[in-house]
Amino acid sequence: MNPYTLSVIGIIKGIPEGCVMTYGQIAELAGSPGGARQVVRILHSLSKPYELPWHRVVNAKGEIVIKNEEFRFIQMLHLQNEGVVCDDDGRVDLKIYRFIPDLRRCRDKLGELPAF
DNA sequence: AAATTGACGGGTG
DNA sequence: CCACCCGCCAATT
Repeated sequence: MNPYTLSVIGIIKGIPEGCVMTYGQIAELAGSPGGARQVVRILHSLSKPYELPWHRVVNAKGEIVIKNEEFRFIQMLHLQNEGVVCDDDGRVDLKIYRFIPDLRRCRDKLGELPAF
């Protein structure tokens, strides 16, 4: 497995309860700005085996964009359960809930990360 | 080998 | 707010 994928996994696992991160944010942190689509793919294929908190990942506008109705519902439920308020359209307020990790600590944990 | 496909993002009008 | 376009990139066709 390539290091980028591992970074993404590590970052996602590091999103605390009650917080969310965006696809782009994760990609950038993992060293691939613009690579949001890889995050999509990883989330889609590795959520189960790595027990990723996939429900804490939303798009840049703070929307739950999952297509499958059932999973959409589950994601909202998970978020509500950990205190993240989302409206009827499945949107959360990024100003409140966005997780902004401490980069220094991330480097210790994940190795090389892009300079800011 | 070339085209398609995503739970995306940013810019523009 | 919406529609549209273009960049992104690995896995799958």
